[in-house]
Amino acid sequence: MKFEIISKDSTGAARRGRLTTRHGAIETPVFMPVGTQGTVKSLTPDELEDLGAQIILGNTYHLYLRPGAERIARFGGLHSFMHWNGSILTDSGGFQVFSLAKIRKIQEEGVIFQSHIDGSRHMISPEVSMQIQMQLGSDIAMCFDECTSYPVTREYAKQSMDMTVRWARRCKQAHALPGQALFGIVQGSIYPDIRRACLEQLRDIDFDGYALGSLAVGEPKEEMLAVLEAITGELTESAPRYLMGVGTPEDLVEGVRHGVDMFDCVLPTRNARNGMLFTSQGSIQIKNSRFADDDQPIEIDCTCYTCRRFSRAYLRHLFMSRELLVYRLNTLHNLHYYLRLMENIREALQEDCFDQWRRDFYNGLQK
RNA sequence: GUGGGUGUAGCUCAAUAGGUUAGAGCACUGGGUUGUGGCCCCAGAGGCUGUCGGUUCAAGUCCGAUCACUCACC
Repeated sequence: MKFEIISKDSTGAARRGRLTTRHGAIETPVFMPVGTQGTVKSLTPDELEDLGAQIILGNTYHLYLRPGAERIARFGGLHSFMHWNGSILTDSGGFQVFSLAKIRKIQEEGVIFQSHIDGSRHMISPEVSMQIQMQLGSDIAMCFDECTSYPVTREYAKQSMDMTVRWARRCKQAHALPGQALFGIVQGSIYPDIRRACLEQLRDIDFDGYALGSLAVGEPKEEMLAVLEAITGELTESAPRYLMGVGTPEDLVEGVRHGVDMFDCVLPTRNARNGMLFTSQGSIQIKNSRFADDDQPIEIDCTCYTCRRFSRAYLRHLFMSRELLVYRLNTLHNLHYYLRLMENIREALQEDCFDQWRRDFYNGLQK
């Protein structure tokens, strides 16, 4: 994996870069649509490609439980199994073990948990997570970490971060797939000094990229920004920076402003299925009755497949009727919005007018 | 025609022995959703308790009539 910085914003920390994996170049800052179970829900790989998706995220936890990593390996890995030729980043399973699994026991060795599907017992350790991610054959693997919830005490955050670092060391040790990058994950909740200490140790281990975990887990927005403020300056300049699980369009803009290169979030896809659609003027709920007779597209000037064809009234009808098509049409629009947003950001960075672009972005939202 | 049963929110049903402001689920309206269970969570609106009369301090509840639906039997 190679990462190069193409240009830097003269007014702040934002940067325009290019990440090259075995599956091609990724222009950054980039948003990675979430494709948990070997599919970005409701879309075909061709549609994803047409939307301009460069890299998607897959999940170790889900794919390990079903259909199983060995099976996917037999099919030549996740790319081949799901027929996606772009890049793939796999989450380590750390987050899901904490957010989805029913009973769990965290110990030095790893995490024992019960499957959310059938209740069966499993253990994921740093070594197991690496093994699965290597079998999936993703382009970027993530270290197995503990994602702390919010709030946690300083003591817990410190102790958890220490373990995450020990796990990171074991991940690095167990990782043995040529061409697959491995990212470390900075933990430490909202405590800047713990975050910094974590980053320092991760840097000693030496990873291909560094991620910020356990943000947007319920903390006030100012807390998240404070952590970004405190930590992004310390991140290795020459390595990609990944803000995990974030976020809203505003979060992406602020992340970029603080020098983040990569994002992933379920919002555009999950909210699409729940009827929330993003526009440059803010989000709308397509189920609102005021759209029942609205012949306009979701967003007037939007060039997505959905907006070029369908009215809000039709989309509302499909949504209220729970018709399958609406999941796809809404997802197409939301991802189009997110991916265009990042494209616009990259363009602004390239022309070194990000600061102005950002002001225009916020002005648009207030309309 | 005779006998029985049931009528409560848009729908399906609750409401101790007659006793505060008649409740719930679904549907509807609005809000939420941040390393994904097509979920889920929060809030709101919505009632001449079929109709008329009676008993009672007090009736969705008891009595009578009437209408509607429904079951059984001629």
